[in-house]
Amino acid sequence: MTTPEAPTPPARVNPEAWMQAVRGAWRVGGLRVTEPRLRVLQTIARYGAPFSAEQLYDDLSRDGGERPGRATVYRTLEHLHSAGWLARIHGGAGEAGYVTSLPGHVHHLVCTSCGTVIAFAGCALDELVARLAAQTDFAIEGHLLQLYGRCATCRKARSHPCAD
Amino acid sequence: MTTPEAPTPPARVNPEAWMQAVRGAWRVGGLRVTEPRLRVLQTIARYGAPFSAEQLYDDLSRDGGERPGRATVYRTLEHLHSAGWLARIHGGAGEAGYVTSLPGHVHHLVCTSCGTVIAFAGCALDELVARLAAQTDFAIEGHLLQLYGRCATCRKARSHPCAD
DNA sequence: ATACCTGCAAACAATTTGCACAAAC
DNA sequence: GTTTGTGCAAATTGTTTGCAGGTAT
Repeated sequence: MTTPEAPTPPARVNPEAWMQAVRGAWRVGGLRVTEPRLRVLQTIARYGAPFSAEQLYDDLSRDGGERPGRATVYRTLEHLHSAGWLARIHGGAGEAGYVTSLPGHVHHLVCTSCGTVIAFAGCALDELVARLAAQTDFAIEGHLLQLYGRCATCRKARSHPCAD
Repeated sequence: MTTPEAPTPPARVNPEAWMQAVRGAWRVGGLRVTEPRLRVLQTIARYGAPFSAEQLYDDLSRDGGERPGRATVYRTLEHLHSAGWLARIHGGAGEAGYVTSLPGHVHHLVCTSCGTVIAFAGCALDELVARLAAQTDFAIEGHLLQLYGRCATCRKARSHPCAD
């Protein structure tokens, strides 16, 4: 009981599954599944590291075909983020950026070298929260937790990033 | 041993002590203690909640006397932040902002109602880190942890913030 | 005296908005 | 056919930079 089991094992988000899940959520939520939005989704799904809105917009230009306008890109990011399909990473490798995520209480472990992100649940902060609540008389309601380190691949290759 | 003791108890940063400490650090570090910088320091010390660069610049105008230029404000913030005298808060009450802090490994508990910030050490993440390292083969080197909740004052006054 | 610091104003970067037109249900 | 989404371009907002002159040590 000192080491709670994680409900799901730490893992990268599967891009294909993620896209399907988002499309499903859009349908159910009454959001229209349009070409521009799908393009955004597809380009996001290809990232292996945190990305910025700016970068996404630029990359969409390069992916051939018509690229969605800035407004659409920003608005789609907004949807995805507020619904929990994207999480924000602060510090670490991607100094600040979005990563694909799944709705719910999840945290992220980021490789500071290549930007690979592993999602995990089970943050085991209960004792800390209880102690702080007692010491400070706060009613603690939430938290932000992100871990940084170097993934196996990046550690083996002394300094060659493993992401492309 | 299941509940490690915090090296120092959770507490607000004392504005006076903070200002003195920063001045000392500036001296020792060879940074000049100038009027504009002192004004910035003083205005920051008065905040009881996370603040933004923008807000600081505006407030400096109102504090009477000559206010430092934008460049000075931003450059001073940069110094203070990189030396650990300011920490960044993400999410919670101050959607994003700086708070006075002390150099070293510290985390923050933020009141989502009034923005009061409590600093604490002893994040008790060792077990979690060990588990994740084993499961993911990452070498985990650092983390970001911030907690959000409502302070005693804000909880008592159903919805009246306790900060001014 | 001589670094270092400051203010200004312009450059830059990032994000938001209004609105006419187009597409989805 | 109505509602929702899109693209554009301009407006905002936030931050950085170059440089001539000023100031702390």
